[in-house]
Amino acid sequence: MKFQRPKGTKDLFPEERSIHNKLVQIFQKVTSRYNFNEIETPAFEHFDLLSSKSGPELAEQIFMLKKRGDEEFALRPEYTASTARMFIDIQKEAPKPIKWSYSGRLWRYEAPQKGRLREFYQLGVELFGSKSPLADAEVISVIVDFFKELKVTSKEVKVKVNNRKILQGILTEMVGEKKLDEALRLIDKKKKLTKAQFAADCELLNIKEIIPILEITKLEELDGLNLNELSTEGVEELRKVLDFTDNKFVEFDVSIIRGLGYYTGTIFEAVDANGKLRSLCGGGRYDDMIESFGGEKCPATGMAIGTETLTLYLTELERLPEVDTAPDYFIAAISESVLPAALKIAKKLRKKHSVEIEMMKRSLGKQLNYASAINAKKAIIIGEKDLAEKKVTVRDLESGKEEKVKLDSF
RNA sequence: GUGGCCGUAGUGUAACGGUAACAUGGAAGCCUGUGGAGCUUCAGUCCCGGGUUCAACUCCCGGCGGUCGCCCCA
Repeated sequence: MKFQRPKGTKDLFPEERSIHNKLVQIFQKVTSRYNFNEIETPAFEHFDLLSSKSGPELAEQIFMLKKRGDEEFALRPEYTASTARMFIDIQKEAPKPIKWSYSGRLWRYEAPQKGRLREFYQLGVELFGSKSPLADAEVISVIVDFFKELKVTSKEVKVKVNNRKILQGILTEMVGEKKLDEALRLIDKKKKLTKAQFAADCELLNIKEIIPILEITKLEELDGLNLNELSTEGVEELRKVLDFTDNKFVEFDVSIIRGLGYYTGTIFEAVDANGKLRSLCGGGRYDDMIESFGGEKCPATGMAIGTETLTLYLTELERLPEVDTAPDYFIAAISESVLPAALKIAKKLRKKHSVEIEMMKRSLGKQLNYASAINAKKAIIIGEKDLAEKKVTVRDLESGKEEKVKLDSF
């Protein structure tokens, strides 16, 4: 019986896992500079927690666990709900703001496609307690610094920022609150439609005045419009976010909507310059969630980076972090009688180095062949003749140069 | 949820309505203390189920999986 990997999952072999670890490590380095402290949440939660902030369509995509008694559990499809739950536990006594980071696996029951799996990995941060645009800017700066640390340039990746309030204000004036979601959904789809189709759909919804507004690329151009209070507030917040972040990487994009989720103000996503891949990360402000989860009203902002698309893009850019899974030493034992001596040397070397020892009883030729196949840097050849003189041979596997080394020098 | 394409040793490929081969990788020998080459040997394959047929890896249907889209994307 041969088993197949479950749909939408991925096995990581040492090289891939090692690259992944490096990405996580770099992320942790960046977040700790901003004093985001790492947390972890359960991989599964009560279904109600995970589904409460989403519509029926998203609830469909939650991985359910088999029902136990009356309790319904599901695998987390994101971190935000869990961290919000966690935050509420300590909300009263904790000094604000609270800044947390995380990295871990998430699950969504969806059809896999490029950059999207059923089990995937996200790196993220959440910031609770500050309503200042500075908080959003700090979250965005983590993204920018992370890309810089990966040697990705502002020509290759952009963080596109918008503020929910701007379009919300404008569209509410045009169509009222009832049709707001529908209008936002259409604008979110704009890139996938032709100009004519989009214009026709706008006509249907009675929002064709929005078309020229969506062409705007500079924040100042919005100032000329006669905006309502909500929109003006959004513009002011956005202006500050842009002021506080790296203007090479971060730019205003009025068409960024980010679904119809829980976002209330600043929203952003990082995209590859060609726009070929799905977004590299996303986030924004969600000032209503804590209260709706039973906490006291509290502003919050955060973001998450998916490693799948990131890895695809870094591969394309040939900018994957370098990793080395090869051992420093391979210990070749010519006969079984030298194994005790071989193990002694291995034990000493392993205090500082990665060491592999022969365990296949192969001929010396085969052993060296293997050592070079796994890219070992040096081989230590242990045989009875040398051992009688308390020596071993150390061979540099790249140059082929050898020297006799005394046993007690290890 | 849905559409297109795809599914043969670990990997990459080939052939064929009569149960499969080549390359590479693996183990081993030539070579009982010196690798990356060569030669030789060994192990290893038709995704699963049903149908058609004397006979199915091959044709048909379904499933599973891969891949790229659509819906959606917290």
